[in-house]
Amino acid sequence: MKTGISPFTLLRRAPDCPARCGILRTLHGEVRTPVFMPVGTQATVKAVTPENLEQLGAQIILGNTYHLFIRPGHELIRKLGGLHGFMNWHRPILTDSGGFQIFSLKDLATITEQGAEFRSHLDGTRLFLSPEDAVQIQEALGSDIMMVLDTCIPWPSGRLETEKATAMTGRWAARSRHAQADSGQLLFGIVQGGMYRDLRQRAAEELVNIGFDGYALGGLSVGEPKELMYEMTEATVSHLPGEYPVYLMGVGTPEDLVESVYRGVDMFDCVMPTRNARNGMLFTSRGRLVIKNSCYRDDPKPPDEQCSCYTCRHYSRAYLRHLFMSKEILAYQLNSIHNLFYYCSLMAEMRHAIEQNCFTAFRKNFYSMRENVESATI
RNA sequence: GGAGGGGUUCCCGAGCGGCCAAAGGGAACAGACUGUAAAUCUGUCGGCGGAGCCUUCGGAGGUUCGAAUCCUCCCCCCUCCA
Repeated sequence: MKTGISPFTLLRRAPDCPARCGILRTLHGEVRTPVFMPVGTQATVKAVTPENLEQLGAQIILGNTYHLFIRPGHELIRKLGGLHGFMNWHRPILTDSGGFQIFSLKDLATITEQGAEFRSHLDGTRLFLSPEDAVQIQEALGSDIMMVLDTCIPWPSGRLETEKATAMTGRWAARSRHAQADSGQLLFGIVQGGMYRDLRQRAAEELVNIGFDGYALGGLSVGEPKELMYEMTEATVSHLPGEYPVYLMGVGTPEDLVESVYRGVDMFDCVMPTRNARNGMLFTSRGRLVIKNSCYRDDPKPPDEQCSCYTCRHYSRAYLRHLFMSKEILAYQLNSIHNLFYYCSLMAEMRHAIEQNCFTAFRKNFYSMRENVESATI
């Protein structure tokens, strides 16, 4: 929305760190932050139904501009009720712009000032995505939060290269804001700047000058050491206006979420809970559990004895291992439900801790739960 | 009874004198996975701490400097004919 009014209401700030909780208002309702957004690239969070998502506590999910643009096409989705009607999800949706695909499909993409030219990863068709196109496609998709098209810089990258790419992302951001119609959809800018604190700062200031409904941190968790990622997060957040939501894109592990909330981030998305679920790895309050490992062959315990998700309430590790080893479809569904529940619950716990002014204690406890356990004896 | 084909490392299956501890699958075991080209990818996969050595290609002999590969006999399996 081009109103200049923040869609975000800050409810509480931690007394001893930048952690905070709040409410983000969108066309499809409010989102309590800090929040984790399951990734549903192709108008589906892989292996789970929208009903599953509601039950496990997902407040908002992602969709992807590039993928939905090439298949089935944004005009088709517009006709069939927008993304919400098309996929039967009636809570908020954030759509990524395709910027990450410029990065992950770099061998198929060519970047110019005008935009990104792709050869479709499906059939090689040449297609073009400009910042304006990305906004218009997301308007057709009807997402609640749109992301500007950006260029994600790999790690490591030299300063000059980073500076150039970041400057162009800034110009693309201005064009995106300008291209936006008055639909009520929110538009977030994306701070790049690689691993250079001053470039991050400059990028943040440029975006704030343009004025967005929220600010995202892009180009992190691209292979750099964790400490560097946390340092860049800190450095960037400190230059963003506190009354707007802050979104750390593509992150991360449960530890990353805790560390980033601790540093003032409000929103996250990551394929990790869903992808790793499909690859036989479950997140638990005591650490990671690789359900395909032979030690769970006859283990009657649920994946996480502390967890109250549908999977943990009904199924044993032995059964889940059997399903996974047999490549049964249900394995992917039950594992995904568990991991997403774990992520969403972790965020709920963090919100609660911030509201109760005890986030620092929460963070300490989060780690002590893990330190007490050897992965083999989870 | 006659004619032909075959028995290979957990399974399927290639190899048909040296480059073979033996291709390639599968299974199994382990690892990776961070804005999803991902129900994907990588590694290990006879034994012994390694260079190396030892045991292995239905069984027993033999030929050869050298055999999973050639010869003899034996044991199983399959197809066709009677």
